[in-house]
Amino acid sequence: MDIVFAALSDATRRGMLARLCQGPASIGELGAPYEISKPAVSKHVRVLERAGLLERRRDGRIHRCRMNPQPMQDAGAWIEQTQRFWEDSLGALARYLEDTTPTAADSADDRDPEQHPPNHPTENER
Amino acid sequence: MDIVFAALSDATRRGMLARLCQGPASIGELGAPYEISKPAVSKHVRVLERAGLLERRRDGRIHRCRMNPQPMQDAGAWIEQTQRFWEDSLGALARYLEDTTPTAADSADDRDPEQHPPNHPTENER
DNA sequence: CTGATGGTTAACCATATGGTGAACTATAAG
DNA sequence: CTTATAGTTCACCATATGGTTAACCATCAG
Repeated sequence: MDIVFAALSDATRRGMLARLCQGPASIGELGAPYEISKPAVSKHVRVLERAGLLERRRDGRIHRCRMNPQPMQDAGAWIEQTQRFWEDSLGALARYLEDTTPTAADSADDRDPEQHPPNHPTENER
Repeated sequence: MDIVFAALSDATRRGMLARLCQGPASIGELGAPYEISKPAVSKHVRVLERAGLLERRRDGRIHRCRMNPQPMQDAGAWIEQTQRFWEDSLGALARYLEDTTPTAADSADDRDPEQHPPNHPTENER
């Protein structure tokens, strides 16, 4: 999971993924839009590959790459889950209290001594 | 955008965000579940803050932090958009051809010389 | 065989990251 | 005033990242 988000944290790599959405491409094609050296392209591709976002298939001397959306889906799922959890939980209530009375959180907790960890993501390490 | 994904690329930070989903917390509370030093916690919080995912409000000597889901939503939007784009585009077709005939991509392009960049994400730098 | 092309590897550089311990600031409590 | 608590800043370390150039491997074309 870490490596997926890390791979997505670079604009060049995100651009390469966007390119791969349109169909498979060679390493050269992937790097063409960017004014960086070939080793740099090679490194970016390997980062994507190690994150499982890109799959490589040597065909003669060219490496044909295609996208594997699965890890990105996982990352997206984490985000969605987290956001959903933020919205409900004691969400609107807690935020209302917190925005209104300064010490609301503590006084509110008096009514519910439970640490309320109902079903939060809490590190879905896979 | 880079910094948001980078901030999400660390399990500790993701855990802190999950914690923040349950309501605001102090720096100490955020770092409590992890066996790391206080400066380390401080750094993680600052990373989240610079990514816009966390907002800080000094209240006496404690820093009360709350989550701001906006940047995460943007990141999620990029992922969803990319995935949606992967699914349609010349998606299923291209993948079918690519999985069947080795040189399918080139021969298929004969019918559509356009570089077909219809509406892909292509770096939604903001 | 020779050469051009597609990629990788190796060595290197600058900067960032995640961590530490020690010292410091500032507020709260005695 | 004194002490404890919450956090930060500082100096440092190890490792990773993004980039370079130069040299190399492998394949396709003459």
